[in-house]
Amino acid sequence: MKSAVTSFDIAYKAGVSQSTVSRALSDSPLVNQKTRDRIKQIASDLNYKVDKNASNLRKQQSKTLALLFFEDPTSDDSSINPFFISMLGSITKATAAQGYDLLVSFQNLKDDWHALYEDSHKADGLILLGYGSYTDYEHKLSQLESQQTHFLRWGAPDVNHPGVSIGSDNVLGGYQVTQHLLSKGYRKFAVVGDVNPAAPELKARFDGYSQALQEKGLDPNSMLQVDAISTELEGYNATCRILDNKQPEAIVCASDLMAIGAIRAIRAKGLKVPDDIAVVGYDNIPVSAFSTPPLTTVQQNTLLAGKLLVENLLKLINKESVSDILMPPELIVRESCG
Amino acid sequence: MKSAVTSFDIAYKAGVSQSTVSRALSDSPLVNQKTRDRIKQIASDLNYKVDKNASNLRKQQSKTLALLFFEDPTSDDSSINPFFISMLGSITKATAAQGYDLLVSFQNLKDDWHALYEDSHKADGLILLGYGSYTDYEHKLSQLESQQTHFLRWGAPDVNHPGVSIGSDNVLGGYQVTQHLLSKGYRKFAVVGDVNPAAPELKARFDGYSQALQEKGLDPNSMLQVDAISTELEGYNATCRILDNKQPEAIVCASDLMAIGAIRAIRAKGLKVPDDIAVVGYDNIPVSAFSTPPLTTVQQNTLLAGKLLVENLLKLINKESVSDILMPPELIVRESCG
DNA sequence: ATAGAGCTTGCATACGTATTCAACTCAATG
DNA sequence: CATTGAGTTGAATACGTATGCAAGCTCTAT
Repeated sequence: MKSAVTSFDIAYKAGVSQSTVSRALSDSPLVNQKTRDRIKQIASDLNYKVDKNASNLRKQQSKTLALLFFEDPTSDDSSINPFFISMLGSITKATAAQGYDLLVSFQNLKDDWHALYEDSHKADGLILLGYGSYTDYEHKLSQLESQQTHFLRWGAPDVNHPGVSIGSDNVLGGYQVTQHLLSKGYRKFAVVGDVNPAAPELKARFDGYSQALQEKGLDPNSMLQVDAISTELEGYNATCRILDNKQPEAIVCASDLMAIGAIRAIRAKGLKVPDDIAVVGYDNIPVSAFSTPPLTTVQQNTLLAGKLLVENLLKLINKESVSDILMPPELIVRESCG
Repeated sequence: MKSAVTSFDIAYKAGVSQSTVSRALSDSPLVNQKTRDRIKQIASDLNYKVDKNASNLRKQQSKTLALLFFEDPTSDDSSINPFFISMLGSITKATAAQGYDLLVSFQNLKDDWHALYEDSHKADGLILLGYGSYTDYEHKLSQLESQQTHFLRWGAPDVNHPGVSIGSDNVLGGYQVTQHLLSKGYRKFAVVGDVNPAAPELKARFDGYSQALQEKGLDPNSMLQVDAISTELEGYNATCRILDNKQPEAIVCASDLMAIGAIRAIRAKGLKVPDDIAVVGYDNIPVSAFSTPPLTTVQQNTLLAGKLLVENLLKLINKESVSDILMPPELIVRESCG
């Protein structure tokens, strides 16, 4: 049979009580050093592992965090936004570094994911990583809060949403990348990216862009803007529509995926990047360094983000107070804008 | 307090015993339909959720699978192989479809990940998704097996490795893509990809390639071959070395990432794809459709793979017998080879 | 009327651990 | 020699659920 070895078996073999075994294995100073060592040796010999279910039941905690992804409705299984992948990597590692396990789950909004994990004691806390706005599931967030579930969401701080958020300063990022283009002398812009509130990250980047233009005395409204969601295809299509209209000096894309589509569209028109048109992206996804030409973009520090999400969630679990965090992004200059 | 509501509370409120509540909530036909409905209503009103720890402890199972990724030693947090991401997506969904939860963990070989999850009853079974060869951790696989841990590994069937594997037929894939090139009239090839046993997938693709050449009466050994691990950068560097040597008609890359690097290297030399040199990749990662030119490649059906992994692991858990599966890949023809 | 069958419920217990409380040993102190 | 106290250990119990077993009930067939 599987792992039928319990702390009682160890106890029997060591000639002590189960209590002592439990204490010894958790390195309690209550038990004599020699006894402790002996018990540990036996446990190791018998390949004993603490039963997490029993342990968690007794301790009323699970030492597990749950990561809930909310799907972009348009994405299929094989196209997860690289940014989220990167977050997954850093969250996994940060979680492990804290001695916690990570439960990963892709949710769609309809499910009653709220309350699913923590109420059932499978997880001590939740990290919500969503595309777009939390507006659609605001009700469920409220419910989470009223249930006193420990959760943190990735995204921009928003007083209208319940709970604490950690996010990247998309306004600043949009501002930085636009200012970089302005400093290079570009003046006639087009923007690819959704500006409606359902995609607050993209909207924020657009706001930063607008802000940079206005500071320079340019009117953002006189520039072209085409809605697109964050995929290569939409970036391609949106750029085609722009080029059908008129030829800007630079195209500001609200994500790298769109930027890669945009470059392809520009090339399809027989134009060159950056000689004819400059392009910038956002996210610094891995391939952005290897596109032709390599993409100037904005990097969100996912490593830090994952660390902060996990650490602050643990604080929340430990009843410490936590407040919103807005992380500054970093401009990555490559060759796509001259 | 959090979720202090237990089945006893429900029982009290419903005027029945805890046993009846437990049965009612699991829809046991043993309890009267009306009683069942009433209990469910009360449970829902009180926002009751079964305590998984207690339930799992009693049932001696966890309804959870663990997915263990083994890191490519060269990868940092932000560059996880897109193929594995795709697998993660499909495994997550297949797991959820079966009513299981998924524990995800990135492991490095040194840790004693073996036995970690199932022995502690945190998971009912393990899925191992590794880069490269399992040779390095063969000892740990044996240990898993001797502990009667339920596990499945992604990769080619290998009689030397303990346990059951599910994998994609890389030999066939390499054969298919090479034959496609041959049918297009290409004869002078170069290969980018590791052929040593530490990277069995890449080696298998190379074997398929060799096989196709031999059938056509060509000698694979007379062709150029450069070792590289599966990154854009290595693909770039390897291709540069090839081009320094001589100019082949087609470059067969053992992964899309390397192919994208290769295209960039070719372009850097002032040559064109596919006019001067054809390029093929392997994996059909999302950006491969959007490279310039779009990449001819081989697709592994990750959706099916995830489904098979999960379903067969559950079979294993249910003591049904399971045997190795080798899935046929699919050639995706795009423009990178004319 | 009564035995039996079928349906419904409750009692009691086990799952394996962590922890409180009491107890015991032994040396030091008065 | 009695007393204290530190250092160790064990007995007992609780965590919340699921389930074997026994028992109650209702209804039918004899």
